[in-house]
Amino acid sequence: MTCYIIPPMDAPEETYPKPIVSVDLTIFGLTEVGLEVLLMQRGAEPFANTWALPGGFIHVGEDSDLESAARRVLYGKTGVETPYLEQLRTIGNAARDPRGWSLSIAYFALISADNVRLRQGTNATDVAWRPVDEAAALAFDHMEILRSALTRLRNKVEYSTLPVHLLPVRFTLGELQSVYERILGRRLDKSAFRKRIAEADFVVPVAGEMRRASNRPAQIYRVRKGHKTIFFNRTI
Amino acid sequence: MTCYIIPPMDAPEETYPKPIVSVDLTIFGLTEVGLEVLLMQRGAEPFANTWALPGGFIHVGEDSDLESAARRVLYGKTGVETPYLEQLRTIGNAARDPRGWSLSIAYFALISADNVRLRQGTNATDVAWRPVDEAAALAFDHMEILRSALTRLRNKVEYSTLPVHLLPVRFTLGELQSVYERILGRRLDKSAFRKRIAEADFVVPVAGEMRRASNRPAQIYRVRKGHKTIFFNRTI
DNA sequence: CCTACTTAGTGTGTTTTGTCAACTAAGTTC
DNA sequence: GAACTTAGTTGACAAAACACACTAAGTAGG
Repeated sequence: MTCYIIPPMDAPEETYPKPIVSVDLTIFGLTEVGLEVLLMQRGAEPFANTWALPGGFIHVGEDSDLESAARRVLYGKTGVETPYLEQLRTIGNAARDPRGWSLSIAYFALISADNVRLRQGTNATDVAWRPVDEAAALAFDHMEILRSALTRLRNKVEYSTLPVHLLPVRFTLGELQSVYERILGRRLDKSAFRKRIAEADFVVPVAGEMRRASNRPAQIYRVRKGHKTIFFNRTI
Repeated sequence: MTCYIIPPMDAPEETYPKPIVSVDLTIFGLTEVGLEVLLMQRGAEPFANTWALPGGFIHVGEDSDLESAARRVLYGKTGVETPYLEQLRTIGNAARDPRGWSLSIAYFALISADNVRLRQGTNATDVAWRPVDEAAALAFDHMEILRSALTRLRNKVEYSTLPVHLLPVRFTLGELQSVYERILGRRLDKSAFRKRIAEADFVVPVAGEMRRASNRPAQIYRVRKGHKTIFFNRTI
């Protein structure tokens, strides 16, 4: 067991113990059901057997920075490599963890759900997708974090190209519009939608590739290389 | 000196030392010079005598949560009570502090500069306003934090009522427009500006009170009670 | 007291943008 | 080959943004 001593510095500061620090992730995916979040059943106290957001401690000496700690937690516990990861907020207070003053740096991730193979090579007791609106009674203050993440996601979806990260690498404009509609919970005008997407100029048609169904085939698109999330100046 | 032992939990997790955790503030104010940021000269190593953002450690057992730690740092080091405080981002890596793996939760604050009395009852070596564009060579990675704060501020100013927090409680619409213009660095159309402000409906005229000068007097306004920052759906 | 000047505050015509719905296109199914 | 479905485009009308000019109400200076 490690005994860690805070180095002396400003006279009165060195006498305070350090808070517990963890990194927690809200991982969103879009399945047939709709928008879902990846949850884990905790194996240890506190909150043993309760569902929680995937999370872990920082490995001082191994993790070079916060984001790589988040990526390690994500990969180590779910086998998922995430194409989109963004810092959400940091929550810290004396009450959120029965073990004492605790700090959680919350991240939110978007993944293409069909890249995920749950319960393969993970050390989690149980890992599962849950519809965002059905998650309840999570460990710690993870419900509050989840609500923050949902708010942030819905806000950004209104104004940005963020939702492409929920799709596979190849998709049609109809599928892209459907992603926006399912997250926002309302229908969008096809003509206006396509105008916005064209102006943002972040997707390119894949020459010759079409999605075939029992109707007119649709052009397949992919995200332009080096794409950074673009923000519209109007709602989508 | 305190020796703090991490409580046992998940088997492999307990062996890692905790990172250093601090709270740092970027405090903006608007003076005759323009947009300025409050800096302190550090009294102790590392980076003794170097200018830095005001900051400090969390007082586990005294601070109830992160935001109150931020308010304590702000008040204790500058004597300023801030009307607007917002969490910016959390930076953590092995290189930013020579003492080891360190974490900084950065906040950004807006204050009405005329409420500030610098160097009165503070324990800081030196405290001063510095123009945001002239700050350079700050301690740690505080320049990066300052740049993040500036980006966030300018983005929000484009789309929100945030700048009122930089003004005294009573102000004219001309003064409010001037705040927007000075932060954004461009002129705004008076007619369009007033339409946006009127639609947002967050300021109310103070009956009978006018700002007198060598021209037509201007109506004085104040912020509507209980105002939360309003976001426009177009640029200001 | 009259004119010039300055900033407050409003109005207006043009241009741009959003909205809605219809239309053509190109496949499948029966 | 007719009916159906979704893809993709077009255009008319309404609404909002923009630029700029106008009126209002004070002070300053002769």
